[in-house]
Amino acid sequence: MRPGPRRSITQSGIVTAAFEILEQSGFAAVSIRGVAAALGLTPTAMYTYFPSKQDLLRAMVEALFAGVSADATDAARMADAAGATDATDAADAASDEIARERLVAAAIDLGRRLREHPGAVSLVTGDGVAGAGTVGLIERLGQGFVAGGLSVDDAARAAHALLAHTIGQVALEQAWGAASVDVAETQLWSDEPARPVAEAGERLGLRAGDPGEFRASVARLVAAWLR
Amino acid sequence: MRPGPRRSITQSGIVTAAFEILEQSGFAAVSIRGVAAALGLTPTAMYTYFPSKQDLLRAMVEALFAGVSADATDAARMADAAGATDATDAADAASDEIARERLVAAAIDLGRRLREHPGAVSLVTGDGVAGAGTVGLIERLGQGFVAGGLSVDDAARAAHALLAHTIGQVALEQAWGAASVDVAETQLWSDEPARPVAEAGERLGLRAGDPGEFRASVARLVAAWLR
DNA sequence: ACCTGAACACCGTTCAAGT
DNA sequence: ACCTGAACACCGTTCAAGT
Repeated sequence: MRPGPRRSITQSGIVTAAFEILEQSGFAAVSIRGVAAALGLTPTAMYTYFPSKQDLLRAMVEALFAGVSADATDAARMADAAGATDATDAADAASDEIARERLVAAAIDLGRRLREHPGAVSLVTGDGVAGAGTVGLIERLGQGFVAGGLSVDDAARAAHALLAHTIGQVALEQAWGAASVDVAETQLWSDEPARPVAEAGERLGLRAGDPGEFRASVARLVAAWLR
Repeated sequence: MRPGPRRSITQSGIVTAAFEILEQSGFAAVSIRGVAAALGLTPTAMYTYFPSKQDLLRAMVEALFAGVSADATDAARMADAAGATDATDAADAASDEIARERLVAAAIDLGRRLREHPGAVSLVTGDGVAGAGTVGLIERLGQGFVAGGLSVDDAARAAHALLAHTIGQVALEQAWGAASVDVAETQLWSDEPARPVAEAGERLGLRAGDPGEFRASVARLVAAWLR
């Protein structure tokens, strides 16, 4: 056997430990010192594996994005089950439908991953955290749009829009946080709500990230690009 | 005169000082200690005005969002100049066009504000930073969609989508940061780019936040909801 | 009400030194 | 190459005390 590192610690092991801390204690708790302690290391030893904290965060974003696949076999199966008619001409429509479902499923998967760990949005919206993993995700989403019939340029636009939309939606949910802002500051002299739209948003669960509403908004965005 | 505070410092004065630091040194530099020093105060004195750092950040978000108006007289003027025909029947189409332009202008204005200060995205995507200002912005955007003919519920959905889209777009731009990721890791044995969509995104300026592309994506989203 | 000074429990990062 | 220990220049927040 080759002489491995003195201790059985790897970059990906550190990333895994960092995700555990993120999940349990939030973004602010993801510190060089904290991760080192969780691994039984001295803070300075961390710099053997990552030259800076930003590089660790970047690696975490890479890992988070790498898992989002735009090939959703489930979605394809759903589209099949939904049942293309026996007409051979329906092939195009069916493949469009599959492309649509794959893209929606990818965005929902990404949303789920971001909501999984508290503060993962802060991770993803950090300065200069995008890397090869982000490039790969955009490529996969874009290929989905190409499969839906878009040109490469439009697919790039659509992929960026879908990614931004998903990150923004979850970011907005987290921005509301636990703090329940009083939207219902209805005037006493009136039965009309002072802020009807904002109240509707709260009632519909847009703030809290209602899954059905999220899916619908993603589907609308995808449709806006594919048609 | 009433006996004012011992020193001429107000909450909004602190917020202003905090924005100056944000603009000059980025989000990480916006600290209780740093803002206090800029005002000639002791860090502990800050707690007279804001009970915690999060409250200061919340106040900053409020200020940032409060300035985004969905009534764009400029946009209305543009629509007028663009020239409704003399037919009286064109009134509806013209007012739809005005609503559309107002909404696009509001999103562009928000995008501009977010890009103005480095790290403003981190500010806005923070945990629990949304407050009355966010409610107000959603209400104004929503009213724009109502003016475009949407129901209150759909207007709420559209307003949330537009806000999320805008924040997400700028967040994505910042995530790329100065670090230029090599998309062009083209294989030597082939003329075909390895990641055609990602390369297209870079070429089109989607990463860097090209203004024309940003406007187009916002316009597409608005149109997807208004039609 | 507004402010200071000292203190507590944290940060990221560097540097010299050990194996 | 991998790791430790000490140190530097920071954090947010609390507490007792002053006016």
